[in-house]
Amino acid sequence: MFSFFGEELRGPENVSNDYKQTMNLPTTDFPMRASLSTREPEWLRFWDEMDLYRKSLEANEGGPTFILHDGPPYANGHIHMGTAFNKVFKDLIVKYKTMRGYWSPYVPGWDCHGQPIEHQVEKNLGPEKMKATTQAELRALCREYALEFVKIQGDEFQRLGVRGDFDNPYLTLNHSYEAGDVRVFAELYRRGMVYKGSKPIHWCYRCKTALAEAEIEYHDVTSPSIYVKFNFTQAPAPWVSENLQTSILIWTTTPWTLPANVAVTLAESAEYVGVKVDGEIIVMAEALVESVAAVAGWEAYEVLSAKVKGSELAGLTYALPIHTDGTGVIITGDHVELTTGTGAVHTAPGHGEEDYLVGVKFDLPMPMPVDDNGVFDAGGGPFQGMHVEKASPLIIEWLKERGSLLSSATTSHSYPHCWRCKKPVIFRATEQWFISMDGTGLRDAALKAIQGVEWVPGWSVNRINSMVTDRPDWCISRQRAWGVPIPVFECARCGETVANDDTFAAVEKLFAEEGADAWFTKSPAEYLPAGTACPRCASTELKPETDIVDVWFESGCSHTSVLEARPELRYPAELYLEGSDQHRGWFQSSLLTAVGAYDTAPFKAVLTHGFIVDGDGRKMSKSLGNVVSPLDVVAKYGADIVRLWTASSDYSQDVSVSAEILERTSEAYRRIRNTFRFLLSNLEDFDPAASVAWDDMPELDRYALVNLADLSERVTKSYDDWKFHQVYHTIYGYCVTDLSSFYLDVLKDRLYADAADSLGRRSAQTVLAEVLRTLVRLLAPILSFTTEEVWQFMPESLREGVPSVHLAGWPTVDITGDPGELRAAYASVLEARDVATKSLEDARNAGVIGKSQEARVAITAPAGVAEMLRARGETALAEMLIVSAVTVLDGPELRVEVLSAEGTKCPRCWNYRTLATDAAHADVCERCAAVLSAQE
RNA sequence: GGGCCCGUAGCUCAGUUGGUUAGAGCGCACGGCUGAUAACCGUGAGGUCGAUGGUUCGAAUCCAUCCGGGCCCA
Repeated sequence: MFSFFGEELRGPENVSNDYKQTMNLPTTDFPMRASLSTREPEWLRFWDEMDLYRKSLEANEGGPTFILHDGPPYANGHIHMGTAFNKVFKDLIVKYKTMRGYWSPYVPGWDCHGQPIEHQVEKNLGPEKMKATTQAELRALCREYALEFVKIQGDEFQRLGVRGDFDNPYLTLNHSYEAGDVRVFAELYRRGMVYKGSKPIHWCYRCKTALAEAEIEYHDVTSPSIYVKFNFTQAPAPWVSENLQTSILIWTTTPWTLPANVAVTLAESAEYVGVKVDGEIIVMAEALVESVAAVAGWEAYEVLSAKVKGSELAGLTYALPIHTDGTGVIITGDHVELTTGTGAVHTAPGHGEEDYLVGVKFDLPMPMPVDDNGVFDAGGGPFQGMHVEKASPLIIEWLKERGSLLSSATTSHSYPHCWRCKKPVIFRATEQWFISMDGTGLRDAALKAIQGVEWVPGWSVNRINSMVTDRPDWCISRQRAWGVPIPVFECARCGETVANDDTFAAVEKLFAEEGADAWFTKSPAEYLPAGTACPRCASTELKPETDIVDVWFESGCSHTSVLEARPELRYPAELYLEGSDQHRGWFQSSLLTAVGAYDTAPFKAVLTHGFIVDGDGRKMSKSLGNVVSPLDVVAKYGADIVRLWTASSDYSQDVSVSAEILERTSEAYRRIRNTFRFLLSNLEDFDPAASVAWDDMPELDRYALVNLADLSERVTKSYDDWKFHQVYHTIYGYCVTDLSSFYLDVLKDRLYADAADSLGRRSAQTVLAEVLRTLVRLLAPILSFTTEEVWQFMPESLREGVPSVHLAGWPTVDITGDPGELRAAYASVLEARDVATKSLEDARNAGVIGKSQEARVAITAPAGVAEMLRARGETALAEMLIVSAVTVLDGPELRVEVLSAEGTKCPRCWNYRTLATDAAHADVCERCAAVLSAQE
């Protein structure tokens, strides 16, 4: 004790501080401040050095299997809150399952092919260098680019505490992965699910390339705006009595698509009327008659009284506008608008997405008279050999000459342009590879497989169902460089597709050994079996297909390329876990390829989480300025805060993150951390060998164990039910309510003032040790770093030689006797305590007491409760209320009266007691005197 | 425009098959303690359960419409 200022400055409190040394005050080196951002990397090194991932697997060798198969993020850019949330979510499941004894390897993956990387690489090169770059060189650059971000993201995920085989992840550009793609494709092909068809795509005839949506820029252009009459082959019934030429009127801004017209689409339930003008009848939507009349400049016209719904005109035919010897058909579709035009839409399935879809629905022909250069072929009729741009005005003139042009003007509107040459593109059907949904019953089989999968949350099954039900055939070909080729050949002589078991086997072998790059550098003769020939014309001159597969097809094959291929994994996986957008993406592509190839779903359960939004529920975007980066959160608060936030959120809907939410999360973290610190600081001198048996414990301690057992059970159930926010709330509430404000607060007197090795103190420590070893395990999947830190600060005997909390297994709490009795008894105690704290607060505000020890209380309670309370003993009750004394009285309702404590404040334990019962230690209370005597 | 989903205190979450004055913790305000101290304990104030209409003796809970938001399509 330091007495620099001399004896006279010592007040009574200071004198009493001499007793401090005789007490068992908490002590620990476990820091109150977490400093997570600097300390977490040290734990990462610690785990790395002990090879925790291997160890966690070895520990469960031969145990039940739980495979969480990672969905591959795109290897582009840094991680964001969504990917961080997803990976942490997966990590805490894998860690939980591992602690429960499951064989649960985690192999992270990356989606490495695809247009965004190719596009970025191309942009980096610039147009000049790009021209001088071969496809093989471009692919090498793309690979380099992807691998760079695999490394970056891998480091970032690991910084979040995500544990897995990051030294050996799966990459869709790995040779073995690409070989798996071929296996799946080959099986689908054998089963007749793959076919070649046509589909319109954005096409730039200057760059001679297909363009993805992301490569399209929209600019305003001035286009022709023409109204054209298509003559019915026979006047429709409502107007037949007029005995006049009758036509349907369409409006278009792309006259050059008229040679490909095959149908006119009407709105099913809209009203259509015939307008009698200049001796003929023109049919259009009633709602648009006035605007058409204005455009056409009609001065006198008559709207005939007959009115029909679009659906009633369906099936009628008309003479095609250009190829007048053929006929088109009237159909209905829900994309028809009644705000512009005529309510009758010129439909050319080869020239537009909607036209294509409606064409597929009605099984319309899909003529494509425009070639790669944008020039009409024979299908262009009178315009053969003409470029579409040049043809437009001529087509208008041609229609005018034939009297079918009602009006011609120009209009300005938004139109797609090529990102490279900045010129307008055209929509044009080209040959594509498809997977048929219905040809071999894939759709039905997939829908059936969906029923056998557990979808969490429940609505998720509706979503996947409706998407699989409604989706069109899967177009799997892309006209790009960076990807895996469609592994078939074309006969150079007759154009026949050449693909059979032998060619597939050869290609699979080629990819496995040299990767898909070899497709572009080798000639088929070098790897196909000798004598491979076209089945139709027997030519042996074969060309490899130039299209590559949709990246969704690739990642969808991971069940084969990863689950089947890697020895530590297996098909099907127990769980796929991704954001809700993957119902359209990976969940579906995985399901379709697996059902298509193997007739089964590749997963037993699918967990979906919502998207990350800001505090107001809005999506994060640069323009809104509400983007939160996980890297910033890690730097400011630490990865454990990201993890705690992840666990605390209800993922079944969108998940919010904001400065306030993170601040709250961080406060909750501090509370949990301090609870650990208190537990540790009171267990420094504890050895489990000195544990007190259940029967020898004070009742309160037994109740605390029951309470802990209940907690453990509830938390375990929440983990098993995938309710992680319940895990968080349950544990947090336990720390705050059950421990901090009740049990630990009550225990302080026993822990600090009783003799160090007394039964009361050892009993308390026995419980605290149990609480600590349970709590640290229950939280380990979530607070991976902090629980490890706690683990390393625990007395060695409590660690039982286990080097990491993550290898410590899942806790169980053993209870003797009937926990129901204790629960009921302590419900009454806590009820009385609630009332008492209110009365004590009143007394405090009235200046009667300061701390609660200065009071004694009289509890009046109805018979049942009073009896329950008395059975605990009034001394025990006083301890539990932290007051000097308790009297229990009978009365009609529960109330608590507060009186000043009797006796004098013991300078050692600060309780109000009768002092001087022991002459040897006359200034302290009886208990303290006994403790002091024993210390001598 | 269509499909699926969400909207309970400033924040994160509870609210059992519709049933008495809608709960918890945090935050906030105020107070206590100074032997968990950049801690700890207590008390209190905060909600027309997104809005409106309906079903019902009774609705946060069921139905309809609308508003706001998210994902996926168009």
